[in-house]
Amino acid sequence: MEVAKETPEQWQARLEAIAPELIEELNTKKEPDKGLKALDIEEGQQVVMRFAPNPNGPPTLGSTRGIVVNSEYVKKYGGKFIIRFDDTDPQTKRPMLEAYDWYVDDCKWLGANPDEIVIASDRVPIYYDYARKLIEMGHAYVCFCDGADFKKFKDAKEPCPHRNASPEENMEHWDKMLAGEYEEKSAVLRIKTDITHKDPALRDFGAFRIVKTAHPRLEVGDKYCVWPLLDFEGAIEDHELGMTHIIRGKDLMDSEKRQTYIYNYLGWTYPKTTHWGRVKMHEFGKFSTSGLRQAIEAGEYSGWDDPRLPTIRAIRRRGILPEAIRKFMIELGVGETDISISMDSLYAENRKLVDSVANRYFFVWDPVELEITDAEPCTTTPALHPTEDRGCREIEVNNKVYICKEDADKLQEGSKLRLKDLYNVEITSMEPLQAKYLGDSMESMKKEKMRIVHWSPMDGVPVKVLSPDGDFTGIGEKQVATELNKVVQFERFGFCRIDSVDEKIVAYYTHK
RNA sequence: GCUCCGGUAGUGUAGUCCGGCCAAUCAUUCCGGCCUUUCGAGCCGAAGACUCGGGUUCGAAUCCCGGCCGGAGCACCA
Repeated sequence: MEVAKETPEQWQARLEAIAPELIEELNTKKEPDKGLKALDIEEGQQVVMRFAPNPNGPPTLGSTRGIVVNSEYVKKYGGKFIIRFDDTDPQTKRPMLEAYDWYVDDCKWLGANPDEIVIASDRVPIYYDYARKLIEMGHAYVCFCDGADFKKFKDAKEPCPHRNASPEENMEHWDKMLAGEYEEKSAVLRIKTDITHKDPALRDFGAFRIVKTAHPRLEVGDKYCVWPLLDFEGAIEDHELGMTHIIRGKDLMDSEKRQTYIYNYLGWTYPKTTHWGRVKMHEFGKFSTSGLRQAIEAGEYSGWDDPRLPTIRAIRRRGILPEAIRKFMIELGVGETDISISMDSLYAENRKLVDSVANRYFFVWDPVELEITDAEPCTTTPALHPTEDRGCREIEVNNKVYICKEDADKLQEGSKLRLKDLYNVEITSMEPLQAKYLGDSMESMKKEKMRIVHWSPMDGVPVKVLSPDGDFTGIGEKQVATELNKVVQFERFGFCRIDSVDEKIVAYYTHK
């Protein structure tokens, strides 16, 4: 009671008297957690985690969160990382055949080598077995209600007329379903939960429906006309595959509650779950897979790796390194807050990695000729990198160079400027653009505060840069051709990945 | 309508479980300065936040209640 009136200092003195061992705890500073939070792991437990996409479109930057975080935990604790294709909808979210390989390939690229690859459409008989079991136990029933009718019952917390059918009747109906005797939408298998549950989302949910469209995978084709829905398929698989932990979007929080009914019926233990919120990228609007496919087919985009798209294929092609994405995603962590992030942060991460390895070159966009009327032919040897000792490139210059139009536009007769790594000039004529040689003294350049511009020799090669903000065409040093598949920096422009080298060089813009 | 999450600087993030080390961490962004023959990097400096209102408490970012805002679920999509 007296304690209340004392100052913290007095408490400390008292504490020292009664419990000196606690003083140390008082004085130790809490260490801020770095990286991913610890997983709730049981003693000696091997973690098994998965990334479970529907391959109905290409993996995107959004997918990388699931890939990186799940695989990172597996790396951290030792265990198994599984990629599972939840491709049980041949119709509405019809899988895209190429995407299966893309996902696996992009996982590997991201350093998330899957220990196991599981395709749900290969395992339908397993789901059927469990469906039977649940029907026998009286936990599932075939419902013939129209969707709207069922909703009415459900909203009223009332069982639909089919809910009380006997297991035997249900089994009969189920067999007919499997035999294809019912039309699409005329019957579904439901799992009984609690029809009076206060949360309408948890009342009797659908587990299987009838789809008479063939599956795009040739191995599967039209083998099945009854397909499981996510809550069922996922529930069974997570158990079958021995999942210990699940991390996924919080939109699937109710899923867990629904699936828990199945787990309880079958006497299983649900994996530990963590959720994250929605992620939006500032730079990218909404891309629907179907919309994108149309736009690509219509030629609006060059393909799934068009630099304007947020697909992993595009990002890779642009020269973003997997380590940058990993760091970025791990830094994000797994909060339940919906977030909206900017590519700038990813670019900053990538820049740190790429800056020291990228060689520097000149690339002049919108080139205009500049003649230096009295220049002697010469050779200049600018360093390939400003700080790393990686040698030089050699450029021969006669009496003409290209400079960017936007630099030329700022000039007028009498302007003095420095051609970077070459020499100083003074403009003598604007049309045609001509200059006279002014020596190569750095001192006078500094004293007169000349602008420094980059340039390109007359024997340069045509370069086209594809960027999210449009294309740039111009001339670059011919040595750029030796950098195929590497990221270079075009000075005063930005980092680019050299994508192809023919008569013309094509580069993908990475970032500033 | 019913139900469930969430809300810390421009953007992310730590801290919230278990109230006092928090006049709140780190990164990025932005703005200055230095350095540099580009840009970036680097170095120095600056700006910038606990959604609001009540309550509990000696003490609240942290616990409780309510409002506001945002997201999600209630699909024969995943």
